[in-house]
Amino acid sequence: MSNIREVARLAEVSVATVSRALQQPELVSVKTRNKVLAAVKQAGYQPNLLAVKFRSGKSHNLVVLVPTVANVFFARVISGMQEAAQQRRYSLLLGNTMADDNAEIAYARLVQTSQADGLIQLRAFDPFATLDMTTERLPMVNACEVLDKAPCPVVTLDNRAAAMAMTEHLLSLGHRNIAMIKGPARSPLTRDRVAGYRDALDAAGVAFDETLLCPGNFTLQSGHQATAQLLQRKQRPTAIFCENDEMAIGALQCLKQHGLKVPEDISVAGFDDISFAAFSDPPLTTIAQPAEEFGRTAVNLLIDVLEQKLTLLPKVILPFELVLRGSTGPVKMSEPATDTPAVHLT
Amino acid sequence: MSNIREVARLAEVSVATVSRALQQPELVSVKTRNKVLAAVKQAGYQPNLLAVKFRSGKSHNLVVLVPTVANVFFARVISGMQEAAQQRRYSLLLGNTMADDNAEIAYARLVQTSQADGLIQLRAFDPFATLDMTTERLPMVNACEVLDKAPCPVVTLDNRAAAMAMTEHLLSLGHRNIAMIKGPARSPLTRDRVAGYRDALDAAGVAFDETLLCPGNFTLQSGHQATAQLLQRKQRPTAIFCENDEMAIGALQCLKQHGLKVPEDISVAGFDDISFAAFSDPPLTTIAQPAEEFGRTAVNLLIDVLEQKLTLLPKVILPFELVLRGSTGPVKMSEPATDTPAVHLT
DNA sequence: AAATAAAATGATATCGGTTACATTTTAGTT
DNA sequence: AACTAAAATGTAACCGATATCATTTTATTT
Repeated sequence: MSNIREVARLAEVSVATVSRALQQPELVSVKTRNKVLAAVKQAGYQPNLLAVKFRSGKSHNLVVLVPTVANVFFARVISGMQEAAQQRRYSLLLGNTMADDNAEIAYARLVQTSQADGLIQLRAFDPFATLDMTTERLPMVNACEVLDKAPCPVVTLDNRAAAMAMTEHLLSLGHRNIAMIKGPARSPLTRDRVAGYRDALDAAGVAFDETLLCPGNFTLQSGHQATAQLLQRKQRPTAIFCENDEMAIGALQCLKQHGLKVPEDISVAGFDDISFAAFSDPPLTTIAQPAEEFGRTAVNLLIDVLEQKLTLLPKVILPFELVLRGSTGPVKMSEPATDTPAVHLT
Repeated sequence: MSNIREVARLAEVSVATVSRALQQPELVSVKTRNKVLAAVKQAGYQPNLLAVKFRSGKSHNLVVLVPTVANVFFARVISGMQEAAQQRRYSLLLGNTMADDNAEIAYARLVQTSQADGLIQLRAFDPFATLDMTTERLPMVNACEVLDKAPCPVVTLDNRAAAMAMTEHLLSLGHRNIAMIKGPARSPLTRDRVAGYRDALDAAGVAFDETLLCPGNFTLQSGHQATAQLLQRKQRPTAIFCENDEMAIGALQCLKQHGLKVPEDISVAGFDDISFAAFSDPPLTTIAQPAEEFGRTAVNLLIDVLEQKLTLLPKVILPFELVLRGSTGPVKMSEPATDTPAVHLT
């Protein structure tokens, strides 16, 4: 590959002039500039940006830690990141970490070693916290699932309010026996959504029943499995609120296999509004999150930090939307029959 | 950030010794090595890998051009790439190109400018072809949808045979009126799968009907739309073979909305075997592709090329598998009734 | 103890750009 | 024509590591 010296030789000027002709053309006479451009063309010269980055100390790369790229919601987030990064001329280094702390720490080292300028974390874990830092904190933005006391800008959604809104919706349909298929127990996301669920129950004067909370891991399979468990209860719930759409779709299948009709026999709600949610049978009632916007905002915030356009620590809260589709409906009047005398219904 | 000179100063040795103590410890005396390691620790030294990369001329980055990261199949491919790249200590630079030639060419420049060592292309387009190359070809691997005459290693699947296998399956169930929802017309993938479909029809002596081919774009929506069109035909098909699972799931929804039962009234088949395929209603008969393996293989091939472990141009063909689920079934005997006299059925 | 080989360490060029500073050329003024 | 300011260009240091080659130190042999 030809370098700047080669071009300088061809154009019969100094390397500094070549550099200037390309970077600040106004500093170079038209005649020289043309000579240089001709030489660039002749040599097929492409500046070695690795050298530029090294010299400038800026890699113009951002590391993104994604728990699972194969998750549809995160795929949308990444899509938004891509868009914003490209616009601002940064590249994304993708880290598929399977939510493994050590894998994330390994990726965080890319920032420490100047291979990336900053990091976007989509999980409530601070990979820099454990790196023995003699210097100040490295640039980071935390999005989607955020740390309670994040030492960095944050992009999130009011998960508690969203879960409350969904639960209120189910309550308004007459449901009183509402199960929830959660995510991993330690996750703040799970905690907040359970809290919102509880808020709604409390406000409606419905007793909270811990045993209605079923653990899942955000996959179709886990939604199916958890639902199967719920159906073994002597009094089965009249509605299942899943913490994401994948689990809700898993739940739908399980219910179908048990011969239950949704929403006639049981209502199902999801969270995220992935594309498949509108195409399930029945289409899924869910909470829509602006996934791409999460990505765009996170990238823009991080670059703002890097370019010093930001001093304080912003906390961006994106809006959610309750999307009503066919998977939720009024509770069946005969429902409590299993363990309630029919006389109550009169 | 502290650098190697700082460490050398602290350890009271030369920078060369520091470098050696870290890279080839066996060349340095134990005493000196310990002094250096202590200094490294004291200074919180992390080698600037941007400098290392610059010096070595190798970025250890790979560009991946993905038509749509939000596509479930590609998400799995990326997942596999990640895994392989991490193992071999490379990073992935992700380019979400929306199948736009110019966007891909822009990303290809990352390789030209030494920011990445090679490129993986998941589409039948050669972004290097248009770059005026004075030098030899830049390292590239083409996977999933491949160029007919790819000037590089290739990872693919026998799409023609796979489509033929699925069509044969449908034929064996008695279907003679089989529609196909295709991908974009220009794609070799589409061409090969249509060819395989036709192979099977020909072998069975069933006439090929061009009007049964319906264009789609691999999204849920397009599957839905195309199906709606097919249902307007005076003689509606008894089976629909979709070129990917998303479109098949879109088709399922459309059929449901029209009050048609799958597979009793009409059979539906997909391609890819994404996770949702097993959870649709009914579960989707499809062609399983080893998506993660595509990613892993592509990355390993590219790195082999980069590390000169490869001279010839390999063409890896991964296996597919026909996965039979509930969305395909025998053709209804009364089906041809719409435009065939009942007398034929006796 | 001297000679020699082997091991350890140091000085420095190098990668390919950018940029501060020095120098030369051109344009403008009297 | 002489002088000055401005514009254009050149020289060389620099970014942080690696690696070659030279030099010094240590170990081994006689």
